[in-house]
Amino acid sequence: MSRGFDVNRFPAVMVHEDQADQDVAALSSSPPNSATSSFQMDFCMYSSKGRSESHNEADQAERASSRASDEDENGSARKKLRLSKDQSAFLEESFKEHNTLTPKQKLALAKELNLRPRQVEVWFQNRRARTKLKQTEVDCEYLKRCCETLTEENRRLHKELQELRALKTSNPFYMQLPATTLTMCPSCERVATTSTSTAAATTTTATPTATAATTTTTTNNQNNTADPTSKTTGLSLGSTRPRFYPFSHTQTHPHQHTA
DNA sequence: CCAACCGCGGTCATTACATCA
DNA sequence: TCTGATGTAATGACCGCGGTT
Repeated sequence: MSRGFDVNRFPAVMVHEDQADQDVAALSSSPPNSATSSFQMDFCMYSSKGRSESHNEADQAERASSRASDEDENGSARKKLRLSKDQSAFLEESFKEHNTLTPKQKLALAKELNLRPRQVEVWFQNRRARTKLKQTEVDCEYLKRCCETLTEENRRLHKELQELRALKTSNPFYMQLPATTLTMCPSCERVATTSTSTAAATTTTATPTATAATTTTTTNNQNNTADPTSKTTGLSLGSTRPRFYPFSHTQTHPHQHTA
């Protein structure tokens, strides 16, 4: 990403920095190229060292300067400074450990990286926001796929319904068979079928022999197309269909449903 | 109630990189 | 092949708002 030159090293950058930073940097006890840390050698030009160690003082000063307008004394627009790879990597590591900072951590990080505390703060804010955004996009994609699955399921069921209605009108004899109702297992929310003469549902079956099959058939919510009985049993017309949970990945069934 | 602080969402500005004529 | 214009993604910085202390 950072190619050729590091903006942070440009002397011109200093023009943008508040004068207080430069003053205290000049008084810093650590020499510019001491490189006591592997992360310090790259960005000593951009030091905010020498700030008060008091959180309140530091933060107040920070706030006073950083929350102010982005124009400096010269009235020039804000300049964007690119962090070095090392700085970014270090911040990333810190972010993995804790995605928010205490004032103490902020100051420590800023000192370690030779950045202003405000920069560290902003970096973490942006990092949180963009992480969240990314996660939202992932969730969105997932929901989109779920929606497509449900749409397909809906289309398939409509088609099945039409076929069965056509069958019903062309062969009304089967309507005299006992109606079939569905009951749902409250624990697993799968459906077991029962035959009842009192059921008012306008349920029918595709074939006379399928009636027997309906008494033991269970419906797998997510594997309807794979269910060998799903096409032939013709269950559930006029009955409550088990709810489809896109977020449920339960595939196994702990017990047998019987009529 | 007020002020200071903090996080977040939204936005802008700048930079690095890719593409293309 | 080189080069400048243009588009785009990434990212540093800021503002304003609302919640908390």
